[in-house]
Amino acid sequence: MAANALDELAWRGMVYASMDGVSDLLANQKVTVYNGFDATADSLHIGHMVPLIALARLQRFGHHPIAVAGGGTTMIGDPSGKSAERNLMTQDAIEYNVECIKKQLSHFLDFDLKSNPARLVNNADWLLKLNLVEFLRDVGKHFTVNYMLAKDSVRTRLEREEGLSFTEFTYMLMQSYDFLHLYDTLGCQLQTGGSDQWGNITAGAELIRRMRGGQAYGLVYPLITKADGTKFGKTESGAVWLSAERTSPYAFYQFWMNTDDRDVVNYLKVFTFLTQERIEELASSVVERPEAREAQRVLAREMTATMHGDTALERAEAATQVLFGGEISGLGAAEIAEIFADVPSSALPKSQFEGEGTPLVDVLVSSGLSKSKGDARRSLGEGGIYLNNRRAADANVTLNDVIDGQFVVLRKGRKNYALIKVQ
RNA sequence: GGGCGGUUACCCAAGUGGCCAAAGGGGACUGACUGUAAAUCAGUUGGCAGAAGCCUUCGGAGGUUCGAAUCCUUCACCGCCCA
Repeated sequence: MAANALDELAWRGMVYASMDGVSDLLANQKVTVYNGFDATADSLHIGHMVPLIALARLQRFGHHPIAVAGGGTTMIGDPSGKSAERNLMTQDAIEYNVECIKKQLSHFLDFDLKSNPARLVNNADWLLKLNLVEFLRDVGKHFTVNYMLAKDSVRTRLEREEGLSFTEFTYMLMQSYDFLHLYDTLGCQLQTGGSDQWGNITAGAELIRRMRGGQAYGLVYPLITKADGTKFGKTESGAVWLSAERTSPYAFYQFWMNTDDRDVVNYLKVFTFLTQERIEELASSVVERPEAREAQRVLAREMTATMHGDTALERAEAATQVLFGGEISGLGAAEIAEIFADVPSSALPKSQFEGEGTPLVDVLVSSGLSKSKGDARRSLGEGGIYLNNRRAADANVTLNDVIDGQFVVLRKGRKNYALIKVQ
């Protein structure tokens, strides 16, 4: 670990911009620092992990982290980085989301630490009480419209046809007020966020200076980029979530496992707590033995264990072994059920497999792997269909193919699986 | 309100009476190669049957014709120009 927190974040490539004085601040005192998390969904996704892990790093350096759940600001919608007006959410939905997010934060932040425990606050607690006239007089007074219009987040939206609503325009004031409130009540001096938050953060620091004559600071993280130019955190099936209900531990593990060689070292720096020496070791393994995928495996292990625990990690790894070419024949029904838990499944009555059995083509269609019988025949002709992980020809599926009288495992191509439950 | 142009498969886009289940590109899928990578090469990409063949599809509805994505009528939507 580097001598001070900013150096640590810097070598990990996590400092996109910081206000003058942040370095001294973090080096010389234990700072109270906050980062906001919006509450638009009942789970955080991988995109939220950069600020979250950065907050956890700061905690390890003895600083006091605060996670602010945006129960209040989510009702408004941040225009930063958004191309269109956000749908407004009901208060109940947001409250439920805040509850769920709280649990996820605790995987990274230590809320029970004696010296500098993490805290979670909900900005709905103070924002919803605000009185409009007071707010305009006390906070609005300190901002000129000119200043607000000059911010990137506002300007880019103004250049678009749709414009932005007054509600969204005021988002910056709400976030500034959050910072002021935390400065007043918890002595918070530093706010962090993604690089798109720079405008909102500096506005808050400005408000603190004007209203309290105090010094507050901002630090923003870079956007995570991918070497192939696509957006980080998305797969074909959508965003990668932290909750096991939305993204299974196996899928989560696989997401990290599939990291591009060109990105993996960067991710190790940003997302894991591994030491510089260890990361350099892994970096050279990427160069020397890329086929071993050691860096990807370590990354996937670290992330999955932190988020979902050791048991979930073991299961994900066991499933990985089988799902990537492993032999199925030795496995029993219980193991199959567990390994293929994430795989789309469908049920067929046992009678279908008795005697003559059912043509494989029909089973493929009912499993959803093929969209029509013609499609299924085509795939079979291409040699792309595997029955219980062995390349199959067009034939009937009989009881001999049913594992333990319960399951048939179908695969199309390298990794499209379907599980048939025989009942 | 007037004039013109457009609407084709997942997307873009050719096709102006039969040789059209419909060119080409993208995407996607499969195979070979491989490292669960990238690149490359090959194949597939409406349904039923899989030998021939049959059925459904070119914005919707109706019509002309032996025969329509293609011609006519009408409706809907989109774009551009004029009021």
